Amino acid sequence: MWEKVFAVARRRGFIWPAFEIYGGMRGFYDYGPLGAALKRNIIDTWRRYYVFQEGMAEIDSPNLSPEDVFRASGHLDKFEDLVTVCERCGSSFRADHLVSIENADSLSADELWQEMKKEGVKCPECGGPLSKPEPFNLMFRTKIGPKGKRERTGYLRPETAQAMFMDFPSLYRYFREKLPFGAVQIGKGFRNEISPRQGLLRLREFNMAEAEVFFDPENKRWPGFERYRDAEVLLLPNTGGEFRMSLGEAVEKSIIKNEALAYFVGLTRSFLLEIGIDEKRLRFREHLMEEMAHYADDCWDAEVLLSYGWTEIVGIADRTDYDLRRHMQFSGESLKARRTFKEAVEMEVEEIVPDFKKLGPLFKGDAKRVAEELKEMDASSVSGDIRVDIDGKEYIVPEDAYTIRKAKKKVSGEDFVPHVIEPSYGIDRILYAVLEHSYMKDGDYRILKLRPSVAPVKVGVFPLMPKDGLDEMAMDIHRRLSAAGIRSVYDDSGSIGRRYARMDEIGTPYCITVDYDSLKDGTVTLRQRDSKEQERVAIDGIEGVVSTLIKENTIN
RNA sequence: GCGGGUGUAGUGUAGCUGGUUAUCACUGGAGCUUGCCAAGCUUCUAACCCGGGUUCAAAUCCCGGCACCCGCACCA
Repeated sequence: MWEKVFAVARRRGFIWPAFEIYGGMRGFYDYGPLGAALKRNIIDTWRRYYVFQEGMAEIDSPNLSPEDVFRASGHLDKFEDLVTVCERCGSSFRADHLVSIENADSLSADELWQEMKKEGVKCPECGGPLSKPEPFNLMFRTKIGPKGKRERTGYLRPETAQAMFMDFPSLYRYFREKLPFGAVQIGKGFRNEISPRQGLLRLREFNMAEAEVFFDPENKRWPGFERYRDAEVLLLPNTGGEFRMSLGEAVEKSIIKNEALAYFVGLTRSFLLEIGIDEKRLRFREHLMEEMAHYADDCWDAEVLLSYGWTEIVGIADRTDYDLRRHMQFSGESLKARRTFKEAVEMEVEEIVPDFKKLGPLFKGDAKRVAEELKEMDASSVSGDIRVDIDGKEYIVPEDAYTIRKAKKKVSGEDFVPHVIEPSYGIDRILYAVLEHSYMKDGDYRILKLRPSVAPVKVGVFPLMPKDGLDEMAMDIHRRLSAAGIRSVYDDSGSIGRRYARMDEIGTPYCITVDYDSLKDGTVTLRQRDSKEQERVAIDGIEGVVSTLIKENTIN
């Protein structure tokens, strides 16, 4: 099936292997003219949901990021492992998991290799010999700036999400300090996959659309949940079982943990149906605990049934406050929001008051940061000498270097780190799924039943015969449609049937044919791809007729 | 990365026990024709994945690389 869909997609200009004249490169594809148009239409539809309907803010940030970002995000640790491969059975393992000493993950490749040899580590699968561990990083590394002092290590981003986290303070101000709000980004991600496969499903450079929705963790109810409360979806929770039920019911029965997650399941379903995913081949599956990403607390994937089997195309993850906290920790900046109490409350507060006369001589230049850490701590939980950790360094603050002060204070609110729900869409996979779900074959006749809103070409215009003025008339209609912003194609080659077939194969929903009656009465036939039915419509105002048809077939 | 399979015009293929100008069909272009669903006729364009070896001679045999497919491993 993949080969058949790919053959059509390639022949007609949807997808081409990239760098083909140099032999190609695994994991890289070009979108041809129709593919690029289809991709743009899918993205425009996505934008209609997230930016227009939900009012989220779209940003656009660099693909290349300095190393610090991924140290904070966890991708460096998570993505860079020392891997050893069994030379007999081909199994690969994280080398630091095979040796018996503690903190083996901090060893260098050479040290680890020495340790492996010392312990005589063999392949846990088959007992075969293992190779020297080599670092494997799923991120593309490069250098930013000229060689020398100013040179910095950079990486191509493996996801677009980090920008929304780093821009949180500006976004928070942009939304005039009110939660919840969302920020989105549509762009490229890069992962140096060991073994990219299956065409568009595992790329090394891929398109993604991600939304980061920031909200107050004390309130996971979702305003506007009504919109999708009654939507029926097939759910596979990680506690087992398969349920077809409404999202309202799923939340009531705690199959989906909160309204916010359920809302984006509903929105995702609606978006996918609109671009032409087959509802019967769509389900939502909750991640098992062990497959959860390092940042995620809960995750529901939209999966579609392809010829490869069930395939993830969207992930809706509860990233909690993981990312914002990490960036706070690594950057030292505050990424908090403020929750205002309904009424200001008078509170008895306990504060740690550092004594700089003592701290100064003890910690010298670090004293200020130690003091700041102390102020952050909960005064009621400390006593005696206090241990403070800053960036892995340990400071012991003696009992006499601080006092605890009790005071009454009017408190009108408090700062907190927002939680994040992240709907993340793999555009390339979605595009392929749309192609496969739209692909119909009747004998040798192939039709791509693309929905009008995403079809690269909306209408084909033909003269029944390329003569007697029919061709000029058809060309004129084509020009008028194009001028009205409707993507139209003129074709007068071959028989009329062949031209319909060409349009069917690239998913064009409508065809207009100028015939001899058109010369007399100013009407043309309008043919619908899926029903093959024709009706006569007036040439005058044809732009409106076509654009109305496209709109009527759009859900949102 | 490991194991297995495959690689011939845009697509699908024949040739592959080495030997003329590499077969056929579809698609595509041009022309004729054609009064609504890949009609017909004429004609044209267009390929041996790349590199090396064996040989008088390689699409064909051998080696290496690359790409694709399947399985394993990997997969925020």
